[in-house]
Amino acid sequence: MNEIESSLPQVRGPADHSVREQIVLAAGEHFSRYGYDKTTVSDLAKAIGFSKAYIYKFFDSKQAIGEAICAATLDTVVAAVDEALAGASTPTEKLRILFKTLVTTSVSLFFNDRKLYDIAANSAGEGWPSAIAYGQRIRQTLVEIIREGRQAGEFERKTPLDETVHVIYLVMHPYVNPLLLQHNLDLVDDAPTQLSNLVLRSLAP
Amino acid sequence: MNEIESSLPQVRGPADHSVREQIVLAAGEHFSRYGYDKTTVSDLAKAIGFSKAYIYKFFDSKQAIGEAICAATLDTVVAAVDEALAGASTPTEKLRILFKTLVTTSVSLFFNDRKLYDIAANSAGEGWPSAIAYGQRIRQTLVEIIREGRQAGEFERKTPLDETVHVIYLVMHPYVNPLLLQHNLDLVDDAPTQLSNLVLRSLAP
DNA sequence: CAAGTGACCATTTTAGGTTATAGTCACATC
DNA sequence: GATGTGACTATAACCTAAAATGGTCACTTG
Repeated sequence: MNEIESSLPQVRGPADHSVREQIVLAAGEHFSRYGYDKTTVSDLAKAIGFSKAYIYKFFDSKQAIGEAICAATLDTVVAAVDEALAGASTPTEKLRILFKTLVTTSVSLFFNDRKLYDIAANSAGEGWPSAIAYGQRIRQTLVEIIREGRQAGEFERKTPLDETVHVIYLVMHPYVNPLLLQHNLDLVDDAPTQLSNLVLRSLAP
Repeated sequence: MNEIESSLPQVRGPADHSVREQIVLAAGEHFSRYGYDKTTVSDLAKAIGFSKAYIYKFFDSKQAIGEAICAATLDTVVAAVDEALAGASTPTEKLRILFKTLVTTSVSLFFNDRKLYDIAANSAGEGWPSAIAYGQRIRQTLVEIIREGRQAGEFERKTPLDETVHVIYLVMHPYVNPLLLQHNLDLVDDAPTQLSNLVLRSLAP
């Protein structure tokens, strides 16, 4: 299970190199424990026994390392969603599970790995590639569910697929985007269910 | 048109007093020009020709003054919505106009009176009464529209009214709440229309 | 008693000099 | 050429003491 390189951050030097992996590994631990800001590039260098300058042979910037970690973090959310979806049968059920799992996994990340969550939130706020890629993957999952639901005759087929997906994503957006989600924690228990109901009603053929 | 006292902030002394109005007036100008933080209570006192201590005969705290200004600011949004709704005929149209006017007015506030907008955003983030009251007024407007639409046979009647209103408010929330809205500025052109369509489809009888 | 304030305190905010950090580069070693 | 680094700079983060601010209260004044 390679959860790291989903959206390539700006890399330098050989893309596949043991030192790069060491950097990412050390960054994962340090960022999670001390946070992005309180971790210095020198800290990471020291942790893997190299000089700070050598880090820059593999990453463009500290932010690029942050992107890698952020992408890996968001990948775990996507992985949780994919796993939950595997156990679902109908497209209707899948849509509910997608929404619910996305939120519960993100919220659990918020409470259990706050430092990593903060990186993701910042990433979303700044429009980093890792956050954009995350959004696109959720959208893609949505595309597949809707398409399947249309083929199964469960969902209406008049509206263009893109449009349907776009508006559903719009509904989910405040809960997909970590920056927004943290301001909606008081809604997290009911919103996925209720909004799924709303969306499904609007999808009725 | 009294736009000031919609949700009573913690007040002191006579609720109706020329000095209170002077304070609110001066605060409106100062907060709008210099921002909440950069305006000191002494500034307000100086502006109306009294001592700082006298201010506290009328307001519990600086925040209470901020609440008053925030309430007035949000009242202008509600007023714009009410005015726009007056020109609408069907409940369907009203729902669209409610959403659209709310967003455009808020966004215009964001760009034209940023300092006041920031107070509103902060208010929403901290759960100040002024922000809560604002949300409740939007909800109430929603209740009236849905009720009217149900009576007119335009909207379905099976779901409990509260539930329907709640979920629609949930959809609108990221655009009602100033704190969230400012992170959704790139969506404001399309979201109201598209989400209104979604909601209306789900309301079909 | 209503209107109004100067003096006061605890807590923030600010200003600035100092340190720490991100990022580069010329150079060394193998 | 691949691996690796110490020394360097510009900028950002971090102090800390002084100033400013929110808020109170005993006290005038009419």
